[in-house]
Parts: sequence; C-alpha cells; structure tokens
Amino acid sequence: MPRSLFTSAAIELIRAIPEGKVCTYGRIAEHAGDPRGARQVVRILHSCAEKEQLPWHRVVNREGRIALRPMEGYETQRALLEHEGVEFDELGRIDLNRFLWEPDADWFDEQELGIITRQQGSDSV
DNA sequence: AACCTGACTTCGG
DNA sequence: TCCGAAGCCAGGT
Repeated sequence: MPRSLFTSAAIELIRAIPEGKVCTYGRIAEHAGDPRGARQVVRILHSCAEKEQLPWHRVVNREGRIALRPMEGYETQRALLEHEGVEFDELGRIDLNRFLWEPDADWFDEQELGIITRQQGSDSV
C-alpha cells in the first residue's frame, strides 16, 4: 500500500458507497480507523477524487447537508445526488435515516480490514 | 524544506 | 444550547 492504511481504507469506503446513498466524512473516517479523521477525508477527496474516480458527491456532512457552498460545487453535487434518487428537504438536508450508507461486516471481511471494529449506532428511527 | 490549509467533527467551558 | 479550540495529516505553496 503506497498510502497509509487509513487513506487506503477511506478510499475503498468512499468507492463502496452505492448509488442513491450517501455517507458522512466522520463515518468514513471512523470506519477507516480514525474517529477524528474527518478532515483527512476532505483531503482525500481533494487530492484523489478524480484520480481514483471516487463518487465524491456521495459524501456529505453529519447534518446531511452538502458541504460545498453555492457556486462552488454545491449545485453540481446536489444534481448528481438527485439524479440518483437522493431527496433533499426544504432546508437542503438529506434524511440520513433513509439515505445514509454504512458498510456491514461482510464488506469489511471482503476488504480484509479486520482491524476495524464496527460500531452499531442504532438510534430511534 | 518548512508552513498553511481544508467539501469536518468532537469536546469542553 | 451555543461557541471557540483542538484533533488530524498529506498535498500544495
């Protein structure tokens, strides 16, 4: 692995987000092994989103909102997501209870990233 | 080769 | 509940 394990894991996680679903910077970082590494996910998107052909538009912040500002990519990202069936409310938020994607145990097993401990945050629905 | 920065998140006061 | 500060670190300058 040329890059750090964290970076490699994060890239695979982002790449694994299916169409019509989203994930947050924090969750990706957490699943990649660093609960506080949200900003690194940002870096990764900046540096390798295009190079690695990552579905960068499927990454949003913890509030279910697009982090990019209007005229700086917001419209593009929103259009891509809506095209996949992701819905936004009047406040521009995505209902994470419906659209948040998280890898399951099988996924980790396939990736051979057993060092990662899953966390089940089943909240009230 | 240092220093700065970022499409974030969490924690403590 | 709200706000400032810390945490994290690789790529760009």
